[in-house]
Amino acid sequence: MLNSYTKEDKVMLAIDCIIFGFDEEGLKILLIKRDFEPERGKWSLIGGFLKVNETLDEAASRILYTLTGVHDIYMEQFYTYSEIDRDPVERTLSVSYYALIDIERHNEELIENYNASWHSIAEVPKLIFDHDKMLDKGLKRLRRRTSIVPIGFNLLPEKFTMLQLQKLYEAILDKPLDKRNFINKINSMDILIKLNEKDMSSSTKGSFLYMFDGEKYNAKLTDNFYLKL
Amino acid sequence: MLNSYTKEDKVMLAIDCIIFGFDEEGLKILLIKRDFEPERGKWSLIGGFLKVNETLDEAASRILYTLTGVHDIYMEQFYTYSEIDRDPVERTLSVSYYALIDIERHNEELIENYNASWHSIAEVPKLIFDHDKMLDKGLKRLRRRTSIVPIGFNLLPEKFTMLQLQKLYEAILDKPLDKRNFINKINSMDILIKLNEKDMSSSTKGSFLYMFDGEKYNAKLTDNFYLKL
DNA sequence: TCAAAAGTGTTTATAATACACCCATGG
DNA sequence: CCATGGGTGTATTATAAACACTTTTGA
Repeated sequence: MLNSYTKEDKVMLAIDCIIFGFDEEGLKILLIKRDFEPERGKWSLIGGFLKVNETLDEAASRILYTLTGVHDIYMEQFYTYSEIDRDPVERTLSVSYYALIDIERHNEELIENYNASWHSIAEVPKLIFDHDKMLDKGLKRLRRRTSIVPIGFNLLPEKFTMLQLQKLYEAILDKPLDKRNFINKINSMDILIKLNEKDMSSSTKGSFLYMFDGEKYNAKLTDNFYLKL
Repeated sequence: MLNSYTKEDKVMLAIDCIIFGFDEEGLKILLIKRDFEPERGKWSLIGGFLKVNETLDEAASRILYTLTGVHDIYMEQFYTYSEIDRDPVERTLSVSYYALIDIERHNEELIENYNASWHSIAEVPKLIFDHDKMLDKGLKRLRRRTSIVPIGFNLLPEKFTMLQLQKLYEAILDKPLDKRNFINKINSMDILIKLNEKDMSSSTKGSFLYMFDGEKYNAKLTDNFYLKL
C-alpha cells in the first residue's frame, strides 16, 4: 500500500511564453532583456517557475499577468523541453506556451519595468538557452492552428476592419493573400458580425468594422467546421 | 550572481505512453492492469518517472524498452498534464507520448510479466487518473499527423501489401477509403518500393509486397511535400 | 469452373486560385 | 475633381470523390 512516491526524483519546471502581438508593422513578440546572470543582457522569452500548488495553465496565466497586467489571455501549451543542460544554472525543464494578445491592451509601465520590448518576428535577436527552438516550434504551431481554427482574432482589438484581418493572416502565414478570395472565404465562414460603424482613419470612404461572433463560432465547432487559408 | 534556483519548487514528472499497434483486427493500444494501489485492477497507460539525469525522450525510450524489449520505437511527445490532483497519491505532472510499434515485433514474455495486453481502440476500458483524456488527445494527434506525414509505416512490418496499408489508414482515420483513390494517392507520393515478391497468404492470385522508402521520403521532405488522405 | 482477392482509369463534383474595375468621399 | 483605399464576381485550374469490371489461380 503506497501513499507516496518519495523515492522518485523531483525536478524544477519552468514555463516560457511566446507572447504574440500584431500591429501595422506586422507580427511581433514580446521579449525581455535579462538583467541578471547568466546571459545578462541577452534576450529571453517571458518565463517563470511552476509552484507546487498550481497547474501549468495557472502558472502561465500568472506569468502573463505579471508582465502585461492582462487576465484571460488566449494561450496554448505546445511542448516540454528537457535537455539536461538547457539551463546552465541548474537542471530545469521548460513547458512552453504561446499566447496571443491585443497589442494595444497591455500595461506599458509593467513592460518597461521588466525591460521588455516588442520585436518584429522577422528581426528577432538571438535568444538565450533553447528559446530559439521554442520560438521556431511555437510559430509553426501558431501557423498551423490559425489556418485551421480562427484563433487569430485574439490578436486584434474587438472591432477591426477586413483589411486589418487580412494583414494579420498575411503576417501569421507570412505570405500575401488575395483580397477578394480572402473576403469570400471569411464571409463564407459566417463567424463575423458586420457593424454599422466605419473606421474613417484609413480612407475617405471609410471601411466597415467587424466583430468576431464567438457564439456562432462555437455553434459551428460541433460539426467538423474549419478554416483553411 | 546566481548559481542555483534553490528557492524554487520541485515536482515529480511522470511519462505516460500510448503504445499503438495494428493487426487484422484494427488499431490497438497496449495497457497494463495495475496490481498495486491506488486503483489496483484498473487499466492504465504505460508509464514511469523521469530521472534527474535523463531527458524526457530518453525516459520515454527507457519505459518503452522495459515493456516491449524494443529499441528505437517511433514516438512523439504531445502534452503535459498538470492538474493538482490528477494522481491521488502525490502531486505529479505527466508528460504524455504516443508510440507506434509493429505489433508482431515485441517481447510477449515481458508484456505478460507486466500484466499488459492489447485492446482494440474501439473497446478501450475506463483508464485511471486522466489517462482517458490523454488517449483522446493522443489519438487525435495521431490522426492529424498521419494524414499529413506518412508515420503510419511504423505500425507495419517492413514488408506489407497495399491492402494492409489501406486498412491501416482506415483504422487510424476511422473511415473507409476507396481502394483505387487510395492506391493512386499513395503511388503519386512515390515513397514506396514495390518488391518482386508476393504475399500468397491472402489470395490465390497473391498481392505484391511493398516497402517504405525512407530515403526518397526524406529527400521529398525538404520541399513542402505532404500527404493528405 | 468458380470463389475470392488483386489490380486498374475515367468521369464528376468541389475547392482553390487568378484576376480588374467601379465606388465613395474628404481635401 | 482627383487621389486613396473600399468594395465586389467570374472564369480557370487543381484536387478530391465516385464509380465497376477484368485478372489470376488454387481448391
